[in-house]
Amino acid sequence: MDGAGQKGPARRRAKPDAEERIRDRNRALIRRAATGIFARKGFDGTRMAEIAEEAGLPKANVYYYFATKDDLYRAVLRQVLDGWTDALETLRADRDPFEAIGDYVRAKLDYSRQNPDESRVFATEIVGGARRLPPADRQFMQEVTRRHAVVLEGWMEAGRIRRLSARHLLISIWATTQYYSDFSTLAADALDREILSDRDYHDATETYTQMIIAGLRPRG
Amino acid sequence: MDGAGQKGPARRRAKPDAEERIRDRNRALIRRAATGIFARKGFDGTRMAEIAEEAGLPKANVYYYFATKDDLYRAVLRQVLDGWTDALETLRADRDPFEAIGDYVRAKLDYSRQNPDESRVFATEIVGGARRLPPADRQFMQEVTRRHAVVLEGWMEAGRIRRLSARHLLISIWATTQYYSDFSTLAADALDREILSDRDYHDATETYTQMIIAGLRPRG
DNA sequence: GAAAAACTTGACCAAAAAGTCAGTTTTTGA
DNA sequence: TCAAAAACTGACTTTTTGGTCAAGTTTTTC
Repeated sequence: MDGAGQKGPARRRAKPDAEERIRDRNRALIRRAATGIFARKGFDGTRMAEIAEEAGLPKANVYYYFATKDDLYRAVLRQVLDGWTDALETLRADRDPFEAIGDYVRAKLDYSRQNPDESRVFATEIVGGARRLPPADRQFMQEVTRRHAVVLEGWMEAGRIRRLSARHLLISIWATTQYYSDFSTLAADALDREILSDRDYHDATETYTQMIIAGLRPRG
Repeated sequence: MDGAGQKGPARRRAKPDAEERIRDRNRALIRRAATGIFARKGFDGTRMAEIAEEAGLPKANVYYYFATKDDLYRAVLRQVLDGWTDALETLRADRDPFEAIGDYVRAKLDYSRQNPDESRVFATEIVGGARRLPPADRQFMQEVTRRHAVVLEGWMEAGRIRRLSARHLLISIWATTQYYSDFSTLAADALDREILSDRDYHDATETYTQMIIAGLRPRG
């Protein structure tokens, strides 16, 4: 799922497993280092030399694994999407809507919390107009949205939740859950904290799920 | 409210009005040009030469009005806060909670929509850790939050809206309203649009206010 | 065990971009 | 009308930084 378009210096032959670990290990190492720096400084604010240093490798070695800064950046973005995919399996038509939505909110909040840097790189990219996000990745997200909307609409049809725009509802959920990690500085300020605690995340989940669930009860 | 700490090359004498228009006009011109570019490219991605070109001035002239890129950037950030202040007067204790909250959501959504670039510069700054946002500006936001929280809590005390965390509720409102402008690319994708229309903003407002108002009705 | 592939790295380069400055023109106040 | 203040500007400098390269070392393959 990694370098779909990697032209990289060498094409590795198919090999069962244990081999060719070096490449994967180093690419991951570099990507992790890059994620933190991109998150704080943005694409243009990030220097390849700093990523190299953070990864403990010479800069030229970084270039051996990622042909350009852009390549590396896209690899980071891609990783975010892969991470999100997992967090999305809770919204299933066969579940109780309120339980499913509660779990969904929790899962998204958890994921964002566990991976704040990835989430931020992505956020900055979107705010800036998604100029560097590959079209395929955008389409992937659209597809995911569509699927979720269908599930929500199913519940509405069946009268199990209030009838309103499924897509706007999804947007509100994303917005709120992302906010706590992407804008944690602001959220912390709003809560009069230095930094958000477990407790704050818990309260966020409670407050929001309560509100959304009450707001979605049918017949109002 | 502009250059609180402007050391600028010249200190203008007090003069009733019409005079010294040049300075103000040019500073505003530059700031506007800068806002759009900062919004798309971020602080480090923005070149002073491009701002100058966009403003139709030579680069050296831009430096005549803003000593450094950082200065200019902070002026843009400050402008956002000033803009928000106005949009915040709807949440008043003496109003009907549901009307007031509905108006608040509408006002925020409107403001973000009318000034998407400013909003984005601010968002990127926060996501990156607010490293360049002057402490005074952060405190200003905290103060605003506190005041709003007090109003909401008053309504809860009085049993007029459901009792939950006022601050988390505010965060959810901000998050959702900001999303439509800051992340409009993603929102448009989610709604299967090229670009968000009046109609989409209207639907956003309706969906969200309906949900939040239903969610806040006392006794559930 | 040797050829080939994969990996590593210090030194280098060209372009970009923030910021400077000295000198010119315009505006202002009396 | 004129001197001083403000506004303007072309040309220059300095630093930073993405990216290259050629020469080496290690690992894999047969």
